[in-house]
Amino acid sequence: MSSPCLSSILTNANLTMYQTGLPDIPPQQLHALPTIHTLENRSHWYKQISPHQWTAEHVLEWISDHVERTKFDASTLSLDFCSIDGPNLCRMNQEEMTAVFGPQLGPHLYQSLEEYKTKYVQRIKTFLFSNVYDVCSGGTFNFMSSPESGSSESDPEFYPVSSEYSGTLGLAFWSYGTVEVRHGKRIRPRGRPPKVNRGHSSSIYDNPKKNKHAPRGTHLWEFIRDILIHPEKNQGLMKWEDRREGVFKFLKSEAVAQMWGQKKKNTSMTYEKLSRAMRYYYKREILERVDGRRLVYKFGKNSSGWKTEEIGSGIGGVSL
DNA sequence: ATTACATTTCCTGATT
DNA sequence: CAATCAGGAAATGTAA
Repeated sequence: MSSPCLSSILTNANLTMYQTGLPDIPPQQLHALPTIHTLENRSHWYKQISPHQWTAEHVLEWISDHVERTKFDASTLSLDFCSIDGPNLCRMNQEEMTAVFGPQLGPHLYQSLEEYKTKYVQRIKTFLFSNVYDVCSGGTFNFMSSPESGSSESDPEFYPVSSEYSGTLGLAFWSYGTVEVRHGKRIRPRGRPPKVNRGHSSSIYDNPKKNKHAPRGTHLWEFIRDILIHPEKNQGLMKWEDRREGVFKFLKSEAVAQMWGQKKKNTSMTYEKLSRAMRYYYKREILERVDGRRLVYKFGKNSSGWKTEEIGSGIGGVSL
């Protein structure tokens, strides 16, 4: 019945916390974070906690949720999965998942589980971001990138924004799996740090070498670009007007809009709305204006990944 | 909690 | 006339 301490929660989320001279955050201060002990009586509450904490019953509830939603015929399932609990479930890879749940439901469940894991990590991030500072008696902290980078605060290569923002920046490094909490002297500026001077000074956000796993391109212009450069997946939706210059045209505008909507889980997407987003790209020079020609656009200097050379040499696109 | 960013939504008016 | 293009303004969702 003991409440989990912060480090155990981080462990559940596959995160590690390095501490320098700080006590762990008292368990009673962690009430804002739902745990297995606080949500027992709600239905579907498994959604609130880490899949690593699910019991066999919660796994069952999760599965039946999916069976219901996908109208899958559950009678064809073997009953092997009845005894799988959270930790074991999380240990399964896609193949094992498919072996147990079949080729239709398996991959579905696998993807769903990944989403729940990610969601939980996000939840912890948000929790810590809003609570850690207050929890430890008025102290302020800086989240640092890694234990070994001693004076990283003064390293402009590493920290592209003012050091006041090191707290927030450090959180960005959570994707690397580690975070260090240590005493800081400054007041944390509130809110998201503004985007810094793009251009010559390098940044973890725009340097693909340092930003090892940059977030996968989810932007509209990248979506459009990917349709264009994958003719096999492109069922006559778009075509190049001038491959070299990056001029392209929508052939089935509404169909593309529907696909975009599908990607963003938005069934009401239309070309009308998609095109408004496209027009916003002119100012940012991701697209260039092509006037007089309906449904025709042109990639601008702030877009990338569409030139034949770029594709060949495997250079990743810069996401803005 | 608070902010930045990238759309999304809606709309009025102009063109094709 | 229908489909697009142009942007302004405000709303939204998500991530930092």
